[in-house]
Amino acid sequence: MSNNKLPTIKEIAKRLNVSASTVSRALHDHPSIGLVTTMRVHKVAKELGYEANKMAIYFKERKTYTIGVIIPDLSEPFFSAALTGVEDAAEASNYNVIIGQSLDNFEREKKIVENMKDHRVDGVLVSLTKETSTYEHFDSLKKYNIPVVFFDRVPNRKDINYVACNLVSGMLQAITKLVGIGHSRIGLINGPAKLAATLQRLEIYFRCLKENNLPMDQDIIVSTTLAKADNKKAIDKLLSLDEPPTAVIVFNDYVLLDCIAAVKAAGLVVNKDISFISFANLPIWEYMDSVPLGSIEQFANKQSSMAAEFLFQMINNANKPNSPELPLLQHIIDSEMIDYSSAK
Amino acid sequence: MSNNKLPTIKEIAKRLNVSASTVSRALHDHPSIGLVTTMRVHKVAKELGYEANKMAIYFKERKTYTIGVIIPDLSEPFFSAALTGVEDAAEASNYNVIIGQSLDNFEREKKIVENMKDHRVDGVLVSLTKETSTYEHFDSLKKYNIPVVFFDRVPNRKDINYVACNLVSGMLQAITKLVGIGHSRIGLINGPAKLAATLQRLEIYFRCLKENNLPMDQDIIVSTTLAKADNKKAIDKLLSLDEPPTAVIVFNDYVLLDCIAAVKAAGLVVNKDISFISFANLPIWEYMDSVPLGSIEQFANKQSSMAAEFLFQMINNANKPNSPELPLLQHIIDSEMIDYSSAK
DNA sequence: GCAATTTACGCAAACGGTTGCGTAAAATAG
DNA sequence: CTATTTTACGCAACCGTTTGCGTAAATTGC
Repeated sequence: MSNNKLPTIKEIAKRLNVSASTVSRALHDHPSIGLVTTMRVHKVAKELGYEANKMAIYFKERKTYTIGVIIPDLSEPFFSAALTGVEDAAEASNYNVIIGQSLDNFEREKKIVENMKDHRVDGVLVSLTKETSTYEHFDSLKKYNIPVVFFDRVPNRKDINYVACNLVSGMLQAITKLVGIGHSRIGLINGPAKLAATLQRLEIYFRCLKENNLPMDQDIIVSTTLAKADNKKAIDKLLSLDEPPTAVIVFNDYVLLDCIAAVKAAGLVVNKDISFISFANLPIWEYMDSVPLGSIEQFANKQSSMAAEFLFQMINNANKPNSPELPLLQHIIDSEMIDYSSAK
Repeated sequence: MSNNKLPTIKEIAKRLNVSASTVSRALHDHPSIGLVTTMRVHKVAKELGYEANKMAIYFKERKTYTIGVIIPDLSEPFFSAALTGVEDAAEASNYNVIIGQSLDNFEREKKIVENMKDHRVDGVLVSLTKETSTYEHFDSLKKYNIPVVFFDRVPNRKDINYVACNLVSGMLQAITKLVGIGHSRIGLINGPAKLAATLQRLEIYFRCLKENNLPMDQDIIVSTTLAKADNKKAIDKLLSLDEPPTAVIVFNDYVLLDCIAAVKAAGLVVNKDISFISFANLPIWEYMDSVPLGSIEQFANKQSSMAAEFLFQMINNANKPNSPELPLLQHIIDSEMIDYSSAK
């Protein structure tokens, strides 16, 4: 049980009949302490197995050497990759990482922020809930001098720090590739209207079509709630058109998986009768026999580790008394289409 | 930047010309403080936006309301599911979770334990590194009264708390199923010899063959280093036998993915020319066109949340002065074969 | 009207360490 | 040998909150 108290500085002080401050200084080899005393302190410290209680030090420093990460869902490969990125960066800077899963629930997000504030984390990294549209809960962290950096799912505001991913570059690669191999009728299976990602994909889709001088046709734009049955309905609707698209941009890889199943069920062949481009680049395609021509990678790990690095800069900066304020971090990483066409 | 200090109890005390202790008690509505004073304290507290500094309280309580989770690799769905289980349990108990990825590196594991000790977590959950065979780094946590519960990858020792998974039940279901549909020549693609999981699978394999009165044949037992090329070699070796197995137990789903690719490359058809049973039950099979007959689920989430629940019990128990010691938790969950044969 | 009790609060220690400042003793200078 | 500096250490405050104990004032009892 070793329920006996851990050795403290005071304990050492008592044994040597010196003051706690002397022990503290001796342990740090402070020059103002005599050599003999210093050595005796070290000796006793070793005998007792003394180790400084970091919590006491952190408390006095008003630091915790811990950052919080708020993400929607760990079971999404995207976010677990992001968390790994954070953890790597944190380990390099000797920081700890505490996690909170918002599960795409705004109230949970608020609660997690509250909790992280209570624990006085030194900083917070956030990828927002799909529901989040107000940001007071993050603003309130300013009061505690807790810096916040967002990544991937970021607020639509100018006064914040963030790293996000630009989908245009990947989509442009995708459409250019499709056009290059002869596609001119390119459909879109989009997500539910309430998601920001849905609007975003629609805009980019239009933009990329225009850049390639392709006509727009509302008939080949459908949407899904992301539910399995709905995904199937969406692709089936496209397939049943008089003039179906020969290629389809799909909201994400999960939706695409259902689409591929439906295509097969309809007796068609992926990449022959119809081709796909998707978003997310889940680490599954290399094992599948039916794959999209490409999936658009958004670099979770890169985004989150950049965000983390900057967060550490902010934290360190805040510790130095007269350092100038850091400029806002507003970085956008280019997405990239990962080509699976050769693996067809 | 609101660099002004946060309001403290002392601040309130000063404004009201009372002592800090009075403020503290008033805030807790302690009966020994007069009604007027209590109300005035509350009023000023509200005006100042006072919130107790939990870190100070935690420090005094010698608690952090934080537990540590040490797992090999977050990018493995198994472990991210496990972490989710922990986080859910922790949230319910109002605990925080700090993570550490050992990356299957023993030295990192030691460092993480050290770090968690420094941060005085209230408890630790561990799934061991593949390399870990000594446990002093965990024993050392006893000195700090930090309880440890292992899950899934647990030490081979009697004096520890753990939740693990029994592979026998799943394997038995698997072999029984195979035999039931007419297989009698069932091979094994095992992992590298140095892994405990490898020996374990071999034993279970023998045991289940015996229970089904099947002969053992060394020729249909091969192994892989888990590298992609090696996985292919392993299955190719089995396929090239004069009398290849009609079904194969595969080390895990990752290996199986490569095997399936190799089978296809050889012009054979999964579940016709050869059938598979695998371990892990990755959430991928429902989207694949070639699937194993079943994959053995080890319930990461269930294991980890049970371990977490018990850890919280230990923590709470330690807080109560004269409560009897908790008996060791040594729980084994039955694995289950998840049947994909209907989805063939 | 005086003793006993109750009310309402303050003091100080505690958690475990750090640090500015003060000072006695020792060393050096002249 | 005295004046000055240096050496080596202790005191006490501090971080923010809690809590056991002590006590003056107010209330009650008789």
